[in-house]
Amino acid sequence: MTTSSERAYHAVKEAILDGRYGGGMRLPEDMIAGELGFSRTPVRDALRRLNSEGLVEIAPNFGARVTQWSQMQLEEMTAMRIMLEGYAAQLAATKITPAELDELLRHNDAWEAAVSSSPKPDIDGIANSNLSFHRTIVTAAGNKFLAQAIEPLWHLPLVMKKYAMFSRERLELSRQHHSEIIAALSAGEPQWACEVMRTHIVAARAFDAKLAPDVPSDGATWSEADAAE
Amino acid sequence: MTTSSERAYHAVKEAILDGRYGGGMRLPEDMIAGELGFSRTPVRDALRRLNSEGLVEIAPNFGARVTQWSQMQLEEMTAMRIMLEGYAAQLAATKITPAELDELLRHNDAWEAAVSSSPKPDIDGIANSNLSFHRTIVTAAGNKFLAQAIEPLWHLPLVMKKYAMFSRERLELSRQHHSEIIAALSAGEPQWACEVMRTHIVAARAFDAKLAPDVPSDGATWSEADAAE
DNA sequence: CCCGATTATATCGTATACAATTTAAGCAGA
DNA sequence: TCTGCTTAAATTGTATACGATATAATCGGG
Repeated sequence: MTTSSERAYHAVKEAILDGRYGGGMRLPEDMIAGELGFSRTPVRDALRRLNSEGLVEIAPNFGARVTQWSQMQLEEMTAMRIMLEGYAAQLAATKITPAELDELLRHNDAWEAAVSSSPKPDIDGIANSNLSFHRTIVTAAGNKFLAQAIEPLWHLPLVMKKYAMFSRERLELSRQHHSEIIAALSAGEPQWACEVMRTHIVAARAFDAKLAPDVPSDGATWSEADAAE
Repeated sequence: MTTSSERAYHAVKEAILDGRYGGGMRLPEDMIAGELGFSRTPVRDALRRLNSEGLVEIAPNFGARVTQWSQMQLEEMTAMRIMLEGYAAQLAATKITPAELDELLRHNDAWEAAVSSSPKPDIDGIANSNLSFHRTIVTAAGNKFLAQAIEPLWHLPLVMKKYAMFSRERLELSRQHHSEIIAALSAGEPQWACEVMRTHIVAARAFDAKLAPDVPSDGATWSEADAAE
């Protein structure tokens, strides 16, 4: 049996990623505990864990809020992903195992299935299989600290996925990138893998930049968040 | 007044960094609570926070242990530092403020003072001013996520400082690197700053590799840790 | 003498109660 | 009406108690 702390952690995390707990929203321990049927203790654990991952911010004697990122911070996160995932692909190219390559192909198949899901693309499916794809590569890179540094940066795309507009061109481009990444890794070419991965993320940024509408441009202050409640 | 959780966190962290709590040592909540005069609750908070920073590892229903890194992981950490701090220096070159440059000079002065402390170099002083030096640069880079990714990687040199042999050549080389880093940042030259910083860390690794003696080469398992108690 | 089952111990996981703190509201005075 | 102080509410911080779990020790059977 999994502990209550663990379940509380996943429940709150999912709620944030789903957007049910929106950016800036206060998360009183009592309230969460009531919703989940736990006491405050495991909820406390969960919130502090989420805090260390950056999903919530905690002020002493005040409590937790869902983190709200400014446009500038979104760009900082993307810059980090470019560097870190590029490096991960580079390492993975010489280290990836056949089993991991298989896994990569499976995630890619799932991704394509979600893309061509009818009548409309399956957004959740796309986001999840895409995350698994990237995570497999980072795992294959075999650097624990690299993985720990990247993981929190993936929260962003998940939080944003509901806003994401997946145009036909964008999906087609991603498809090509995924194929090329697999090719580079299969060929054991570090530099190729690195550059394709960087291209992949940079291109996604370009699409997001074009469509990003009402993300708070900078002054995402606490008081603004209050007003939204 | 700071909270008990906060104080417990700092107390345990300091004990680990000082080596009083050695790698692999178990840290029962009761014991720490007793030593510090708190109850288990704030100690729990502290241990989980340290866990998220990687300084301790927690197994469910078993408790916390001081993390013990294998030789391979030490190399992984250094590889990460090279990439991240190089990038930080690159960013800082175009963003650093005069105030931050002043701060950098002060830390460098403190470092030189610690080096030429008589009769012997002040190891703690060297480690601390060196850390401040690096941290100032990362702060100047102005990327919050970059800072969060690097911070845990600095635990390693602090834990290891007691083993470090600071030869005359090594200190002299570090001195030159620090000066050149400051010069590159002052000149606003991103690429220069990046490369010197990378050189600085790579060179340190070379010295460590030469002298690293009895670090557990790989299989730093829990059972081995037990045997050492 | 060795091995498996059982008990014992240590430690954590969770709930609850109360103290401390912050935030918000209400109220008196200018 | 506005400002400043006092009071009230909400929320967290901490201690403690008890139940759950894993590890270690013990004991009986082979």
